[in-house]
Amino acid sequence: MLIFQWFSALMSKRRCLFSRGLHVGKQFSYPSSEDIVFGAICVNLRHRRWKFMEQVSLSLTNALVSRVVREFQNSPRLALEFYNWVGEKKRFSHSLESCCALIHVLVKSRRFDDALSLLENLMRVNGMTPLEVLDGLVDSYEFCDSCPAVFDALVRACTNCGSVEGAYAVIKKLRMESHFVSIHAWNNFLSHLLKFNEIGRFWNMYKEMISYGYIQNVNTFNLVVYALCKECKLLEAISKFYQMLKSGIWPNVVTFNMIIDGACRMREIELALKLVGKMGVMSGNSVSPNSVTYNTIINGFCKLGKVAFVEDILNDMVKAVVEPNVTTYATLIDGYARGGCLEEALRLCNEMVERGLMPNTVVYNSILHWLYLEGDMEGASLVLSDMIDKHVFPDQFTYSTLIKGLCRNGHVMQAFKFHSRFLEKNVIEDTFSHNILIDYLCKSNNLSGAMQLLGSMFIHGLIPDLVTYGALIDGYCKEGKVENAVQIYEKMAKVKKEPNMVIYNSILNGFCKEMSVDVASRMTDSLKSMGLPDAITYNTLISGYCGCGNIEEAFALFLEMKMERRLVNRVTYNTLINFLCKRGCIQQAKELMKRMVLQGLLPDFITYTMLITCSAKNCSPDEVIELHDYMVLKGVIPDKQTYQAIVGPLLGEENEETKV
DNA sequence: TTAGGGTTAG
Repeated sequence: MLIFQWFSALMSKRRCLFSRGLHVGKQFSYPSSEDIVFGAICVNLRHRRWKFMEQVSLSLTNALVSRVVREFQNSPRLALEFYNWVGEKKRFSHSLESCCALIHVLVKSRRFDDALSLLENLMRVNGMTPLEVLDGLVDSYEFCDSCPAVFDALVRACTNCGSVEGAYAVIKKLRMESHFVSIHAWNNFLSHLLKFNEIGRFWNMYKEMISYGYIQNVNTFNLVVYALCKECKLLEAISKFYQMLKSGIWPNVVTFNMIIDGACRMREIELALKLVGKMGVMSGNSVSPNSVTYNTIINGFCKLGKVAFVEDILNDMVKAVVEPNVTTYATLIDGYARGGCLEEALRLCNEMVERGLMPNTVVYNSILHWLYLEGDMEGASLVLSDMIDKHVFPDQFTYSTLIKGLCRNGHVMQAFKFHSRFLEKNVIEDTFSHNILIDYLCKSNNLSGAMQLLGSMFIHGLIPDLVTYGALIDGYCKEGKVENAVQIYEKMAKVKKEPNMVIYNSILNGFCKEMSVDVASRMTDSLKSMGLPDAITYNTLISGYCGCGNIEEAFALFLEMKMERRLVNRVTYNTLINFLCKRGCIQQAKELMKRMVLQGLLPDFITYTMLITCSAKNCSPDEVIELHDYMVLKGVIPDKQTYQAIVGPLLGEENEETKV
C-alpha cells in the first residue's frame, strides 16, 4: 500500500515537472551568459581550480548554484565543497532552493550527516520552521530527482533540534499530501518521545503509526519493549519479546539489554542474570552479551548496594572476551563511592588511565559528587582543577553537582555566584541548578528569594518542572502557609503538570503540621482510592497523628501498613519510637526497637539517639549501657555525639574521641 | 534504538 502511495505521489509530481520543464525549456532556447558561467564553473570545479573560479564568483546567482549542485549530484563531495565555497563569499547568501538542492544530492548519495547538518542549520541558524523547510524540499523534490529518505532526514533533523512538534507536523503534512515517511523516521520520532519520558504520547503516536499500516521492524519492537520497561511492566516487556518471535522478527542484543536493564531497575537482578545466561538459547544462538549487557548488570548490583558481586561479573566479562570500557569504569567508580569506598573508586580512576581509558565528564562528576557528600571541599577543588587541566568539558551534571556541593557544605554565597556566572555564560540548559537553589532557599525559609529565582527561570527560558513546584509547595507547607502552597499547586495545574507523590506528600505534611490532621486523613483516603499512597504518605500521617497525641490512630495506621503491603520502614519505627520516648514510655519504645530488629530493619543513629537520650532520663546507668550494647551488637553505628555525651561517661571513658 | 553521573516528599 505504501509503495503504491509513493508511486502515485511521484506521478503527480512528474506531471507538475512536465509543465515546469516547458517553462524552463523556453529559457534554454536563448543562450545566456548564465550558461557560459555555468560551463566555466563545471569545468573548473571538476579540477578544484578555486582561484580560477574566483573570476566568475561575481556572476553567481542562487539559480546557478542550484544548477551546479544538481549537475554534480554524482560527486556529492564536490557539490558540498562548491556550496561551502560559495557560502564564504560575503556578498552571497544561499537561498532555501539551493540549500534544498544540495540536501537532495547528499541524501541520494547517503551522506546523511552532511544533509542533517544543513537541515539543522536551516532551522537553528536561519530560524526556518520545519514546515517551511519541508516546502522547500517538496518544491525541489522532483527537479532534483530525489528519494523519499530526504523526508526521513527532515524528521530526524527536527528531533535533533529538539522539535518534537516539528517532527510530527512534518509527518502529518506529508501524510495529508499522500506521502509517507518511512518506518525509520517513525522509529526516530518515537524514540525521541521515550528519551524525554513522554510515554503517554509515545503510545498514542505508536497506535497512530500502526493504524497507517506500517510494518514494524525490530527497532520498533525494541522501542515498545523499552516503553514497557520504563513503565515497569517487565512481564509485558517479556511477552512482547515472544510476540516478536511469533511475528518472525528476530530480537537483537538491544532487545535483551533493554529487558535486562528493566529487570535491574525493578531490583529483579536474579531474573536479569537468568536472561543474560539464556540469551543464546532464546535467540537461536544469534545473540550474546556485549559490554552494554555487562555494564547494565554491574550497574544493577551497584544500585542495590551489592558492589561485592561485581567481581564475578568482571570475571564473566574476561571469559567472554568483552573488554571493560569507560562506562564500565564509570559505573564501578560510582558504585564503590556510593558504597562508601571512595578510596577504591579513586584507585579505579588510576587503573582505567593505566589501561588507556581516559576518565570522562561522567567519571569526574561522580567523583565530585561523592567528595562533596563527604565534605571534602579541598579534594573536590583539586578534581575540578584536574578536569580543567585535562580539557574534560563540564556539562549540566557538573554545574548542578558543584552548586549542590557548595550549598550542602555551607558555601552558599559561592554557589549563587557560580550560578550567576553560569547563567551569564548561557551554559545552563536544564532546571537542576535552579531547583537546587530554590530548594535551599525554601528550606532556609526564604520563600520570597525562592519565588524570585522562579522568575529568573522564566527569564532564562527554563520551564519549571515538578521538582521546582514540589520544592516551593514543600517550602510553603513547612512555613505553615498551606494557602500559598495551594496557589503554587494551582499554577502548576494551569500549565498541565500532573502532581506526583512527592507533591501530594508535601501537601499532606503541610496539613499535618498545621494540625489539620483530619484533612490530611481525608486526603490520604482519596489517595488510597486511587491506589497511590506510598510509605512516605503513611509515615507522614502517622507523624501527624503523633503530633496531635492521637496514638491510637497512629498505631492503627502502623498495623494497616503492616497488613496491606510491606510498607513499614525505618522511618515508621523512628516516628513511633520518637513519640513513645517523648511521652517517657521507654519500655514500650525499647520493645518497638526490638520488633524493628526482628523485622530485619536496622536501627540508625536517629533511633540510637532517641532511645539512649530517653533511657538516660528514665533508666539506671546499667540499663543505658545494656541498651547501647544490644544495639551495637545488632549492627547499629552509634551517633558520635550521643555516645560521647551519655554512654562514654557511664563507661568511665576519659577521651571518648579516640574510642568511637 | 540499549549501559554510567546531578534536583524534590516522611
